[in-house]
Amino acid sequence: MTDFALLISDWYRLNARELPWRSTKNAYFIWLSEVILQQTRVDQGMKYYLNLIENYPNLKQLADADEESILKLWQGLGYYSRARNLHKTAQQVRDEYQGEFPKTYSEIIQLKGIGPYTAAAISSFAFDLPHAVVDGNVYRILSRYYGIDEPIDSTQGKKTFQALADSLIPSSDPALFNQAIMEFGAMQCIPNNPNCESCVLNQSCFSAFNSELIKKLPIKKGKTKVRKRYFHYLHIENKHEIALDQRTGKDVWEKLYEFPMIESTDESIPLIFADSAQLIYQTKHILSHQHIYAFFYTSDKSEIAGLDFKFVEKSHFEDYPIHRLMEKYLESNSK
DNA sequence: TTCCCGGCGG
DNA sequence: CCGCCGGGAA
Repeated sequence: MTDFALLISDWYRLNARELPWRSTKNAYFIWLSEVILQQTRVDQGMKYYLNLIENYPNLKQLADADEESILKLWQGLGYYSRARNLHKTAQQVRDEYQGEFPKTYSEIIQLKGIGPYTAAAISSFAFDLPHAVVDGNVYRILSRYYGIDEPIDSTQGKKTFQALADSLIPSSDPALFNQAIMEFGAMQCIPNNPNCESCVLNQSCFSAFNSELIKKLPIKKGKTKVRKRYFHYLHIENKHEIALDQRTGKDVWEKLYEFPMIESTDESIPLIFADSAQLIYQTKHILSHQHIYAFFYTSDKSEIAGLDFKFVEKSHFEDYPIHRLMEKYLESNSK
């Protein structure tokens, strides 16, 4: 057994909360609790669990219930497909497994509403099978303890963490290890500001006391929610001068120079230069976190109400730092 | 008030 | 890879 497994199991023996579904080997109760605890915290799920087992003390009674009655007991918990799948699975176990919860991982994971996490949890907690659970807690602990920087929301990353967890889980009392690692994540190696001083893993943990690292792990690619923005640029120049403006504020291209610009919420030409400007170039400029729809207009006006800019000598234009979007426009314009 | 989080199914 | 949902953090 690894040091990691030893330390975390010892920690669990001393620090485990007493929860009703932890003191049973009844697969029905364990399944019910695990489905409730998907996307749900213990303190929120507890009363639903107690209420459900009181109303449906065994799997057959759940299977025989109306879907609507189950949904009523589920009310307020969210993710109602869990309740509907619960009912379907209860009926399936009643009809195809003679009411006896299946005892192998491969059978369990085929049931509705049961994915890799829940199948591993039931397999180990009810049947002592060595399938490692990998939930948000496990990603967090393993990435920090071993210093793993693979994104947990990629297919490859999920494989890496599952394989690592499966390699760590001991064949003797795998249930204890699974309980321990999740409890440890919930109580000790918490998402923000975990207390490394009081941690039993702090001598061997890759990230211990390194708050910068702890903040970064586990790494997520994230759903790059791209913001759409619409920039309308005015190209104004005379014989010797050209209009420029310096970007300010906490935004892209801070302090770089560009043509005077209006940002709008859509692609229609801003009213204040609609009458005098002529669209000559447009492009979509893609950054990691935003898509900028850029429109370049020419104008012979030397001032526009509401636009702030200065004229610079064309001979010095090259001295001003500009961003890639400006370059793209200038390249297109010189052709 | 908005942002972030999370197992599973489609 | 996104939508399901509600709670808690920011």
